Amino acid sequence: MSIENSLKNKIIDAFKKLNVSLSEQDIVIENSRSPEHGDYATNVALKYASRLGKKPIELANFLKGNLDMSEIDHIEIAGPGFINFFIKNDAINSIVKKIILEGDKYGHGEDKHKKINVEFVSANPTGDLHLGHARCAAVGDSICRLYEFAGYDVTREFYVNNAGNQIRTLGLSLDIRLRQLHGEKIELPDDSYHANDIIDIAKQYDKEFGKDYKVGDAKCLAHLTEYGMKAELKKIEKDLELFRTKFDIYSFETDVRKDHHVEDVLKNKFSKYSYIQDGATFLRTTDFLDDKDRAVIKSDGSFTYLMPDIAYHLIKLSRGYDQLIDVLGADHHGYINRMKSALMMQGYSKDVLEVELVQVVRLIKDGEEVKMSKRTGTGVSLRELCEEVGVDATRYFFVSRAASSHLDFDLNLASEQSSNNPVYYAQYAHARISKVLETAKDIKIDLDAPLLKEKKEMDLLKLLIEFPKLIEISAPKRAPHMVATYIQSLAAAIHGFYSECRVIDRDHLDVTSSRLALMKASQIVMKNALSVLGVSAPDKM
RNA sequence: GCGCUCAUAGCUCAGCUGGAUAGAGCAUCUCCCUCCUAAGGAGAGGGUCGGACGUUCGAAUCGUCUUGAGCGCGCCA
Repeated sequence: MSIENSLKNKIIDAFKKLNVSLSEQDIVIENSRSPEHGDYATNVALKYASRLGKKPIELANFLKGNLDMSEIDHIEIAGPGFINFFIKNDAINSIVKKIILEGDKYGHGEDKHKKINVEFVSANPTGDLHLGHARCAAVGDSICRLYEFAGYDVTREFYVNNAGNQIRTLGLSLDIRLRQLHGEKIELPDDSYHANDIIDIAKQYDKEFGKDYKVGDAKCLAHLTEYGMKAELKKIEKDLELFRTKFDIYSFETDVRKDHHVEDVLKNKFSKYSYIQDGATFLRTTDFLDDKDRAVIKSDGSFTYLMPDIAYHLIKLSRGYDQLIDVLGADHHGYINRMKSALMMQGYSKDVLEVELVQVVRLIKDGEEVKMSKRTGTGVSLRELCEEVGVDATRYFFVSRAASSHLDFDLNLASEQSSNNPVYYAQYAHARISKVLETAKDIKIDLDAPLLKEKKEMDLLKLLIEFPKLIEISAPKRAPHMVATYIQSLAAAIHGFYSECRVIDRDHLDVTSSRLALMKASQIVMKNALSVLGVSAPDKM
């Protein structure tokens, strides 16, 4: 049991003597910020005093006198009625052994028996992944890793919108590029895709099928379009893999339309909520969360994007997930309530789908914003980012801030291999430990680490203790940036300890053994934390 | 006009279910390698937490109003 839970139980027991029964959720134990407030503090006396007709100080003193004191060195009452706990060193030191024994499982949550589907990136296969996709990939994948580490069962899913206008545009762009290759004097229209990769694909296609291509032939165009879509998707997949992001399932909009009879879904499941106006079919989403009813069939008889998307979400739910999560660019926020409304029409709770909005990224180079555009081909792609600043730094930068925050991605800072770069700061802490452990590999490590008592040692220990709680809190919030923040303070604590406390001292092997254990434990936690973000933990730098 | 997201140090941002003196990095300024990686450490300066009111013993955090920014409000996806 963690020290925190142990304290809670002691408090619960003490309250029983007042005939008050509390549960763990009723009690807040927090890490004290300043040392004079002890190691942990609670506000229970402030919170429950008035309910018991007592003064907070009075209640605090009663609790102090009625607590089981094992693990506790002493207790102080402070301020308006805070109870500050000063924990015995050996109770704190015991975390070292636990961490070393658990290894890469330390911090891993218990099995939650919850199946979660996370859909992210879901870029149209019409070109390279750009900056926005890159952040979505980093955030989405880190959310998945965080959920997994916290004990959830996660499926990563990519939805390929391959039935809409954008694919048509892709086909037409390829068609024109192909004809240009054949010497035709023809201009690429403004609303086509101008990126160079379209030319590359056209060239490739030309090599394989060029001589059979008939301009104006619908079948040829369809073949070219399909070829282009597959080529684009393959590139996307490859880039994502480079970015350490692998999807379990790729779902295609064409399959949703073909295999799942979207018409029938609409007719059988949504007739109660649909109506026809001006020749188009609308869904009465305003009965639920939406501020406007949404068209699902256009007056020309074709579906809007929404209806297949609804069908797709129902398909996902039918696979038995407890929770669907969509990671979307912030400009899609208008979409949330219509999808939730549609799911509610089928009796689902509005919370069955959670949407994580990812704010835009500004790329900054030499103090100026680098504009990007997929269409003109001048933009910075995920692949270029990985090549220029590396996967570790890119991933770390994207998740180091809350997804809801706008992010300035400083290209100079991210690619800088120096102390200024927070990624290297953290990785360096890990590498330093590796070196120390390597140098001292002949010295026995004392798992009980009884001789840790310096301030820097205690600061580090307390951070190590916090890690499992951090995972439990940040996972349901889908907040990998909390892990990034933690990593920074952990790295600072490691560096601080390293500078102040000489680890290897062959004249004092008992202290050395304790400190080596602390190093080992710190290394494990740093590595586990970095892996939640998909960032490597190098042994050498 | 309606809705969503946001507003914290010069800049970029943390701040967990409300807690005791609001934190970090960058930038600026001081110090510290005969010693395990100086890609490091110690320290200084820098704040009306956009504003107002309210709830509370207690508010950056919760509520209402207000100001400003970004985005969305298609029979596009």
